[in-house]
Amino acid sequence: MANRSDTKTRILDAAEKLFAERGFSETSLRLITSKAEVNLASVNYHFGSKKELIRAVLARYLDRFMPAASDELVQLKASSEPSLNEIFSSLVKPLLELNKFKAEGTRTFLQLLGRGYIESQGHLRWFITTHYGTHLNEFVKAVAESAPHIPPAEMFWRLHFTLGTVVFTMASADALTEIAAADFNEHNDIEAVIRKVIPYLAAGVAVPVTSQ
Amino acid sequence: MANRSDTKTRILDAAEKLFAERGFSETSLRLITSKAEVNLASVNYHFGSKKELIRAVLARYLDRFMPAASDELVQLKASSEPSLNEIFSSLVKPLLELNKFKAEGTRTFLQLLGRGYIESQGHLRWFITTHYGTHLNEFVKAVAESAPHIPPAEMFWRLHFTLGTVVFTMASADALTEIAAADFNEHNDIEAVIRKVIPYLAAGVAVPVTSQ
DNA sequence: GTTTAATTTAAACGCATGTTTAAATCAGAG
DNA sequence: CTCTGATTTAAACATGCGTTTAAATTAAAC
Repeated sequence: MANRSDTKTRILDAAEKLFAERGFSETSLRLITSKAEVNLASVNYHFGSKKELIRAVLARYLDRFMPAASDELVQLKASSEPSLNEIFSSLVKPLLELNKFKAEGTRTFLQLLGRGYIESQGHLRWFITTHYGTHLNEFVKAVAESAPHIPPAEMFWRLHFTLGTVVFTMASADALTEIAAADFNEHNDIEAVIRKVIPYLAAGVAVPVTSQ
Repeated sequence: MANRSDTKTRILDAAEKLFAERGFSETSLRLITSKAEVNLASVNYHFGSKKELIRAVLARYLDRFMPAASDELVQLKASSEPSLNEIFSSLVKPLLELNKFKAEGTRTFLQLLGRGYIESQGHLRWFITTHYGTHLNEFVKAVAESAPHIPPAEMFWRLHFTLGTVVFTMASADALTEIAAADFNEHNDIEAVIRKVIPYLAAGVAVPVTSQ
């Protein structure tokens, strides 16, 4: 194949689709390069290793999403004391903006995040927290302030429950939307799923702590 | 190594621990057989294949848990119209009973379920639904009856959100309890985590559907 | 004790993986 | 055109995987 300056992009595009669909370790470099119509060795030439390719795929989305999400949050807090629903909902626009960057960008990004948290051998978790930890902390702080009746330790657990919901839902979003279409004739796109999950999460995070 | 009639059990014990910790496809038969101190080929001799070993590992827990959970549910519905909280709470006793069968049995079982749910290449989903589908349907039906204001399609999604929460929480329960102990001086066992998550789940599942 | 079936063992098979190599090809500068 | 550095290419490498094989060993029946 002739020299082509977009080899890196072709690899990233093919990789992100396959990673989102089947997970990282279940996707071989040979499958990626055959879909991208590039040579097998070009992955190692351009990215060094499979791990670095995974990070590059995620970074392409995180570099767009994280600053946008932070901006939305700043804007939201400037005008009012936002509710939990508003805080979660402030993520919707930055998420949907990813569809302008790439077709199915929102779904791909969320699925990649889910795969990353589930499969994480540590290198991804480290990569995300060291590169985007500041943005994450801002978000956690805003959530805590919006539900002051929840003690910090309880909030810690509930935010991780929330993370679990999001991650699992997105990792299996394709299968679930298929089942929903077959069983209930409900045809959901990724935005519909996002808008379904937000009230569920907000209710759980804010529910009063029972002593019992 | 001498002939030993408990080879099957040694394999199951080693396999369930490793499967729960690292997932199915990330756990090789060579790792299992070395931890179990049995010959590599004995897995194929006793179980036929890796897939059948996975099913056998899960069946050992499901055969205990599912009937017990069904019994609890029948008992609960006999005396009253149970609330969502009561229905979820009815699972606690069957779950904790698994600790009598094996040390850390509850945690292992929940982690295995989580791994099976994400990694599922179909054979596990098929195995669970064909062998334990009746029990699952009873539970789903009870949940739906306790929240009649939630349409079936919405309930489908919320139950999967719930599954995601449980599965992710249990998969990372070790790390989370450690962090909670360090940051908040909270010392939780698996039962404490289960009792924290139930109100969160019940609130999310039952929250009224907003039209917006 | 001998025979028979079940089990364990070491070795190999076939295949897929990520990575590396060295030659071939390309694009741009002089 | 010629040279140079970047890129692409085909091939091989080393490793790990699930599985199979055939011989060795064990336990039980007679």
